[in-house]
Amino acid sequence: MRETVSADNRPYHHGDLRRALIDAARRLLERDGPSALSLRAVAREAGVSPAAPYHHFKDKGELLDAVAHEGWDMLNQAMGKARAEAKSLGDRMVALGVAYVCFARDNPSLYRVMYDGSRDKDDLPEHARRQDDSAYFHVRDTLVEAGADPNDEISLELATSAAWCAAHGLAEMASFKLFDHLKDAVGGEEAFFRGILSHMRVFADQPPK
Amino acid sequence: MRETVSADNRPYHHGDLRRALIDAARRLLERDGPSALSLRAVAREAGVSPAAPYHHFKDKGELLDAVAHEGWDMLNQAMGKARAEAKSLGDRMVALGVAYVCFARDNPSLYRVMYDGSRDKDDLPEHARRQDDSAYFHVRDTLVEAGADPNDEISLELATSAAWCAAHGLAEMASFKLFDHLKDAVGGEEAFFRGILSHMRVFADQPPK
DNA sequence: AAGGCATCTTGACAATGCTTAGATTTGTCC
DNA sequence: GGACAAATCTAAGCATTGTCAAGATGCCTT
Repeated sequence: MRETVSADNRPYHHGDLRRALIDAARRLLERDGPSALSLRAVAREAGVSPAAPYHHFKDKGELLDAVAHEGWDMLNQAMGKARAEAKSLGDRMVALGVAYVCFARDNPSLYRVMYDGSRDKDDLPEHARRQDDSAYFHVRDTLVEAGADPNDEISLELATSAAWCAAHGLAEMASFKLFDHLKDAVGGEEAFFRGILSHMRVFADQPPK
Repeated sequence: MRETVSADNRPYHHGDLRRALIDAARRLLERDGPSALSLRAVAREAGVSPAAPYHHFKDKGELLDAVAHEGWDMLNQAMGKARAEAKSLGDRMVALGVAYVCFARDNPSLYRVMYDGSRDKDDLPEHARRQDDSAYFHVRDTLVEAGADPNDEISLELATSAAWCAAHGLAEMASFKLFDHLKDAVGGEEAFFRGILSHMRVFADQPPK
């Protein structure tokens, strides 16, 4: 019978094991953290044999890449939302930075997988910076809106990169206890994020240069 | 016979296996990267049985901690040197930042171990921020030298933390190919580091606020 | 000299990533 | 409609890993 699923051409045995494996991996990630994420555990969680994933992913790294891919999509979306909802034009950059750091705080395991250095990635994934609605371009375009010269490509990329570095650094540091008393002193975690980011010229109201 | 450290066979017990294991680990790290650093490989490199390390370290994590400890010492030292050798007082903060990023660039595997999140570390290690000659205090004291109010503890810690976040973020990003053309455009890698750091108010000539 | 103790080895266990061979289902072509 | 090829899954196995329990080995103190 060529019953199958309407538009999808993927429902052979299991239905859609590839999808199920990614979901299982993300479930395990949230529940037990990155160190507990073994390929066999994912297969177990999805209810298939330990070798089944190899028909959908070349190796464990490719599964992780697929999971990371969805993480980048979520980040792009969160950044787009923050940009759209920012009160004032001058607040947009900070709103983007806070959104970035909050995403990392709310999805710590996923964030780790996205930047996992154990897989050989000599660059950020394409969809983090190429597409028009990518996080990178949200930052870049917002800098232009804030007054940066769109023709000075180098300066613009430098500023965008600086913002990205600052946000990433803060995202990785924010979980350390070292900062707990600072968070309290400035009135909460988000205020702390803003306090740190405000030390970066790119996140100030005035455009760089 | 207490001599017998001759060329071929292993000595009586072993002179200082703990030391030898740390050295072997660092050798493997530099040669094959962090993913190749297994406890058994370290034992093999040191010429002992796979279970020998357990008489000197509780588990693999404790070996890694010892390796990271030496990494932090090296970082502290590099920061101290950069601070001492900085041409002008206004250049000190940037010199510290560049020294930090260069350390990460020159010891990428070691740097990863120092920040490795797989081990349960809810904070930076003590010696990275407590001792008077720690990297953290080098940054803090330099900010005061540059004019920051030493009595406003909160602002001072915020600024120090901001500098640390920025440097760490840049250190982790700098290896991505994404930045290669920027490095070329601004005239080399160190110039790129300075270019990124100059977007952070804490690294500017004037003290924050 | 003798026992005590730290150190190191042997052997083992469970878990992991991955491969090969075989089984089962599905789609396609005549 | 039926045979054949391809896709999907399982079973079994290999090499490697972290860790532990027992036993061997050499050093030190008494």
